[in-house]
Amino acid sequence: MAKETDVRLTKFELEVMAALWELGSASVREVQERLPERRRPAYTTVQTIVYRLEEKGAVRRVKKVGNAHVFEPVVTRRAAVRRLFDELLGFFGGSPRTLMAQLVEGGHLTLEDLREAEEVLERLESEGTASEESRAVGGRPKAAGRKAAEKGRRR
Amino acid sequence: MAKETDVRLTKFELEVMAALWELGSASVREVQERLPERRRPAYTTVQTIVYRLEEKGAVRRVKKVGNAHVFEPVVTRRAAVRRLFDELLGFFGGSPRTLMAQLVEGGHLTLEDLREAEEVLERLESEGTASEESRAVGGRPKAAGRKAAEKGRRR
DNA sequence: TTGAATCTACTACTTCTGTCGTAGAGTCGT
DNA sequence: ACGACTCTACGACAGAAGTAGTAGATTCAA
Repeated sequence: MAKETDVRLTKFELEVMAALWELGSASVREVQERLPERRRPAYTTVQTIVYRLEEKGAVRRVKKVGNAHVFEPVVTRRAAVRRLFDELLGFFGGSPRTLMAQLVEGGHLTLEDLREAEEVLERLESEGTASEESRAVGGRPKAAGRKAAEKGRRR
Repeated sequence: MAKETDVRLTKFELEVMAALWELGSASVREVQERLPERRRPAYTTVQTIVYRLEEKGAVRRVKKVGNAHVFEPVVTRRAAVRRLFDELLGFFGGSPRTLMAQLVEGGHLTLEDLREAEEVLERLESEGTASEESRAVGGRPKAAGRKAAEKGRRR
């Protein structure tokens, strides 16, 4: 069975997922209402996206409230970010450094951002914090092992 | 006129751009040959993408060699990264930190990556290098508007 | 000069995405 | 029990993206 991390999300799907991540679980309507009212699609549009996400295995129905289904994310936010990041990395010879350099030079990151990230990292390494994501995404033990992981997998 | 950074590139278009960025300028065939042979599209497929990129203003024809057009990127790699990154950021309340934290926890970044990024940043800040990526690509020494950037140190 | 090789310029799908409408089932207050 | 609502389940469709074939123009080596 396909790993959840293989799921490819489009921009809009990501937005819907973002709503789900924030809410934990929600009905179609709740998701719709959490979308920026600026460009808020029709109820059925959101519904369609949620359905498609379900087909992709990114979300699943957990229960029913009234006559409405309640969905919850299967793919974690972190897994999604990882994927996006890996794709981004693809354009930089797979080197996080090159990318980081670009980000830094582009003024996206401040020294403080980096320092904070470092702290997180150190905390993680020393505590060996068990990622709460493991259950949802087939737990990868630890950081370290960063290898290409290039698989055919066409959509 | 639309800024180059407004151009939205798809995954494949980005791959083609990547080839262009590496090569500086190239013909359709050269681009095609630079693509990973695993999944290398037909010549005309690449051609189509290049044409579309031209329409989007991401590349332009610079000359002809033989009977082939030679294209060069108009949108810089950095501008493209910035755009992608900004979009990524969109799902994290616009906070680079949250994203960084996710990346770090996801095992994408090592302490060394961060340290290196920090160095780059420090070097930038001390030198006051306002590396504006405006100069797209061309050979023309277009009068650089060198407005001393006051980046960094938000907060 | 000529034929092979290579390009360009179009054209033509097929999928994927974003968007939404409608019919009918389910729910709830009164 | 009934009407007003709310959802679901489908279906549809336009536009973007991905992929590639073809006809005719160019170029080049012999």
